[in-house]
Amino acid sequence: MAILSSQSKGQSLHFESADAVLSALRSAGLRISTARRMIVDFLFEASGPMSAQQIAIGMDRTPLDLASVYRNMEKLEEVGVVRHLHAGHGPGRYALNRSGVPEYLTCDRCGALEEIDRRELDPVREAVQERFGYEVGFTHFPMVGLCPRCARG
Amino acid sequence: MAILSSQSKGQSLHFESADAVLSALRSAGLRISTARRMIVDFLFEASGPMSAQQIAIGMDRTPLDLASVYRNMEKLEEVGVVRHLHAGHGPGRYALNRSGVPEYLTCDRCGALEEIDRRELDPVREAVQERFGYEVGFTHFPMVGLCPRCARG
DNA sequence: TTTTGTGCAAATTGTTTGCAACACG
DNA sequence: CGTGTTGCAAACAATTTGCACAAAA
Repeated sequence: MAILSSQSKGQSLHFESADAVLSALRSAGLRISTARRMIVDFLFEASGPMSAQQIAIGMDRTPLDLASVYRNMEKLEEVGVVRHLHAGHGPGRYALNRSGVPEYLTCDRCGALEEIDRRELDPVREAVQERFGYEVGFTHFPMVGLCPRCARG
Repeated sequence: MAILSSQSKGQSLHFESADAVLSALRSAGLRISTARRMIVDFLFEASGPMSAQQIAIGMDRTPLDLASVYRNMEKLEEVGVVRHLHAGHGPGRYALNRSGVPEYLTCDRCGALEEIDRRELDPVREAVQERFGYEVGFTHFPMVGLCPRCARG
């Protein structure tokens, strides 16, 4: 169970290219399979966090087996290259772990996922901490609500 | 294991007795089956929101079938008697719908669920609304984090 | 007796695991 | 070549659905 404050193993990860990620994997002792390479490429070009399903069918040739996707995500996450989150209903979504720890807001109706600079939510985090003693974060479980557009329609 | 660390005694209940709930069901056109009666009784005595599994095995005699639990919850929710929430990982949890709309904080490690007066989180809601335009709430998807105890140990 | 509700089995979705074949290093 | 990886099938957990039978009203 991934805990919010446990990004301990992440050295400051700032990957500018798929190759940079791959060499990070190599030096972490993981092999560079073609599946792995394609996953990293895909995540690099992805518009945001992606479900295992989306990753599986996002490959160039034949879809990757879902089991392989999940196993790869687990490995990549252990190594600190990938991160996942649960945005409301629906499947988990995986993303490359770029510099900084983004937090999110998500829309329960349309599934929109808005990335937010961690500092923007510091006041919220601190207010909750002081008032209730809970250490909350919005990286692994974003706040859920209605996005501006859905709030009207 | 889920601990409700907040009391709700001062708050007026929408329903003050199982009988009140049952007559509400009756006037909504639902029949009062023994299963339904037992579910309502169980939820009335429950310490907090309960999973379908917990409800199923919480019956006096033989456990209720899970399908029946889910179908009942759906009906009861349609009628406004029940509400459910998703607290981090794990199954949904169902509770009687009392007056006022409680919000929650939940611990990702121990599963604790802390009920919070809606007003306490108004500042958070408003800050997010003003800054991002999102209308967030913590009733259906509580904020997730570490409770004070888990934050240390 | 009409209609709703129930148990049981099976389907669905998201995710994990066992295992033999395969391929990176 | 040896071990990490893969695909496939099966197992799981949470939830939903189809159906014949039981039971409220």
